[in-house]
Amino acid sequence: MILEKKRLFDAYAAKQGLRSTRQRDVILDIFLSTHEHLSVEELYLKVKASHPGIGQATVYRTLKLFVDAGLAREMTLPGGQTRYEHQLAGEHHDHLICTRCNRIVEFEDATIERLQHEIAQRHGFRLTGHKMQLCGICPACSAAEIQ
Amino acid sequence: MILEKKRLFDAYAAKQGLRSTRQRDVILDIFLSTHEHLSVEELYLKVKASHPGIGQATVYRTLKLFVDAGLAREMTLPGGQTRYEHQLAGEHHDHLICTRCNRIVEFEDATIERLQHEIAQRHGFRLTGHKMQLCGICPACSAAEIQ
DNA sequence: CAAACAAATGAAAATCATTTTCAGGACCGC
DNA sequence: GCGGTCCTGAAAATGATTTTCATTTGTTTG
Ligand SMILES: [Zn+2]
Ligand SMILES: [Zn+2]
Ligand SMILES: [Zn+2]
Ligand SMILES: [Zn+2]
Repeated sequence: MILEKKRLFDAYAAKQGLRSTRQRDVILDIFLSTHEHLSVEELYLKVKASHPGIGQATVYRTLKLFVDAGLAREMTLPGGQTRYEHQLAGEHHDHLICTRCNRIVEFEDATIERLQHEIAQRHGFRLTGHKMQLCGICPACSAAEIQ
Repeated sequence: MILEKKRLFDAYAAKQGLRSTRQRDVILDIFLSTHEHLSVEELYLKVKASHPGIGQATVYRTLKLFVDAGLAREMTLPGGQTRYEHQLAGEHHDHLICTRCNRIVEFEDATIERLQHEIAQRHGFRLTGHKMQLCGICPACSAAEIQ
């Protein structure tokens, strides 16, 4: 899984004629070691902890490479926050987001995906992607509310 | 329709103890006279054209009031652009967006809406809203592509 | 292995959308 | 009309991201 993504990035780098650098290796390793939906700042802090020399511009630049390489996905939360998560070709999920505590839960629904394609088709659109975020209050926050 | 929204804003203003100002009247009139999904900048330019004195901070502040009053809805396009559109309680639609020419087409799908609620329920979330944007290439752009 | 060139990096500056600040102006109840 | 607020516009501040540019680092070549 992790190896697969490293290979994916190597393949992309080769195809694009990118150089192999210590910084990209480090950022990729740390990104792949996480399991969350990370903000650039969060990833930058993790990187800086073990490699203080790496600047945040490099983290920004490198995350965009990961997206282009197909191993990461960029998502914009309600409120405008940008976050990055792992992604593999063929895999797909959408998000339930708690507007109180910002917890993110992933889900998949084949029926919705199919309906989305039908809608696009009905309007003559060739669908290339979609964003779906369900916003609400998570069980924990609901419970805390009642006390 | 337009009157209804004006009344909605008046009611909201009364409830919140907001004052009635020339600027808010102007911005509301111009906002209601449009039928697009407007950026703040676009609305500001329209406003400035007939009322050069009105500043953009006021446009920003006033659009947020419209959202709170329930007559406008804020949407974030892929790429991070924020836009505002008309909204009435009970009405709801989602968007098909052409990633080539930025055309926006609205649609409604009751089945998807129902499934979204079921998904939320299954995860214990109390759903308060959602964003769904289908991204693709519109018929016009597809046609232009082939030539 | 070195030289040579280009790409990548880090720090700082620039950008861009949005928010805040604040001094003056405009509502509204009296 | 008066006075206390709320509202406004201009400008400054903010925050996230991008760009710039001098320097460092890969890579290729001889
Ligand atoms: Zn929560
Ligand atoms: Zn996810
Ligand atoms: Zn198009
Ligand atoms: Zn719309």
